[in-house]
Amino acid sequence: MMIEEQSIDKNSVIPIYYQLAKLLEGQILSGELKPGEALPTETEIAGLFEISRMTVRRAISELTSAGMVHSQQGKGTFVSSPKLNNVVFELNNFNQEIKDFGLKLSTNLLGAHIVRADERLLKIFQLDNPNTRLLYFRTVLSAEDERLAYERKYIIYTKSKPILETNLMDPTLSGLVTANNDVLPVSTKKILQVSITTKEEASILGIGSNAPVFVVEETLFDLENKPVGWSKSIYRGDRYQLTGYDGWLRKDNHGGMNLG
Amino acid sequence: MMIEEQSIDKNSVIPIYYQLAKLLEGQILSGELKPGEALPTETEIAGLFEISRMTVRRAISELTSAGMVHSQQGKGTFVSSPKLNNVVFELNNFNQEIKDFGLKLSTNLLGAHIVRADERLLKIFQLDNPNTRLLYFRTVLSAEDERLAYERKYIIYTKSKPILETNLMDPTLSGLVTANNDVLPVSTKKILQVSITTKEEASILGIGSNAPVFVVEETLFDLENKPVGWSKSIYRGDRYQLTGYDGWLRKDNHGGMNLG
DNA sequence: CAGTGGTCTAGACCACCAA
DNA sequence: TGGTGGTCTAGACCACTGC
Repeated sequence: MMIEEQSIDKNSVIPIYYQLAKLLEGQILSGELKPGEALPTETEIAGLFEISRMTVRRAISELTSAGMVHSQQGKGTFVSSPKLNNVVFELNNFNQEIKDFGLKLSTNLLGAHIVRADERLLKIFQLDNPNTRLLYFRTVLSAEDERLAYERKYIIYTKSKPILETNLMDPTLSGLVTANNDVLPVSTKKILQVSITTKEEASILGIGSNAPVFVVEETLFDLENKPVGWSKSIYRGDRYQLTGYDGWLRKDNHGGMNLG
Repeated sequence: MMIEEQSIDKNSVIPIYYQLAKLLEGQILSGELKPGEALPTETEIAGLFEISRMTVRRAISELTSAGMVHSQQGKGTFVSSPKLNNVVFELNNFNQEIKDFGLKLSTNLLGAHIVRADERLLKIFQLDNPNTRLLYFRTVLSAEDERLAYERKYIIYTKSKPILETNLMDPTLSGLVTANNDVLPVSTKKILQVSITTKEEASILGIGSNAPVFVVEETLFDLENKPVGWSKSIYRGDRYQLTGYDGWLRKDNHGGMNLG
């Protein structure tokens, strides 16, 4: 595994560890270093480039984070096999890509009410008192006058903070909670399912009944891990898709979306 | 921002940087350190615990990776606001969770053929030669005799490697490619959509027509970023769901699935 | 046992920021 | 200008691996 020594400039503004990481990454991506093969030892690399071993370790840790190599104490550092089975989908590509595409995204408030928690909501919010009151929002998300999503959101009602008109336009559940509550949501759980529209949902979205949609249930939690917000949203299946990548990714891999 | 000095044991087998990271994480999760607040400077922390600044930096880098703090050169290190808008869904939870649940997962080969690339496939594989031949596999995934998913996979055909019976049972596209090809798939792209079953799909899965399903299109790429495999799979909407988390997560947050 | 990666130190110099 | 985080060094000792 020859490594061209020229490629590192100690006086560059680019950190040495970064240069070295990119150099090693290049060796792997070009096939010079194949999965399963060992990198030179940290001491060897340090000697080759006349740099400190700590700097070498910093470079290797970059590659480890990227999943391209893995180290084993007492044995060495080895090129990993690309993992292709853990593709992750980022849900927020959705609206972000629509904005990036230059389309105007608007939120339409269908209604905001104070409701008493029914059995389902008591369970979701892990509450005992059936008199607990919740704020209930119904909104429709549109791009260029085309309705794309229908969202139903519940948050715990506290009188301490008044509800401001501007808050209601915040399309995110966490935005609503922080605006109308003193608690800080610190974690969230989302469940993604598929379904078909009911008559009511179809009419709200202006599409046909039994049309395929994404269903996203979100639960927001505070520092004590107690639910402080819950929402159920549906996204039109003919307008939304999730894209995900995995493996040894080049930067130019991404891009592109379908707005149909 | 008081930090109890007792909590670090320099002689413990647990690394100092890890102890310190957990200590700071505890301060943040308990609310002692709130979003926006500054941590003590690295030199201060090093002095407090009489440890090296590099060790402090290692601890902080752990928290930075976890998204709990962020550093600004020349200013300091600050507690971040939890990011709740980038939930990621891991697709492979699917079959993994079914296995974890103790159910037997089986793959049924409906057919394996050599086909000539049509226009759609030529475009997908970025090929010019219309005589290019591809291997085409159709499989059904079942758990405990219930059919869950229907997969159609195409890989580039090379005579060099014979197709073995055992290879055909490998349910993953990358498994098929590596088994029947000399190229190494290094990256993958997946597109997740929703749809409803056609008559043919419904009959293969043993469910009704127009039932909601996940549609996953996967493209595998080699080192030169050329497509070497492509598949289109459908997953029953009443049996599959994706779960994702974001924010400041405690380990005990996860778990649980719906196999209906 | 020798060789590997994992941790840690006590310095150093730098780029950046705010006053 | 003084204080911050960012980088880098030249050591040290350790735990683990395989012979």
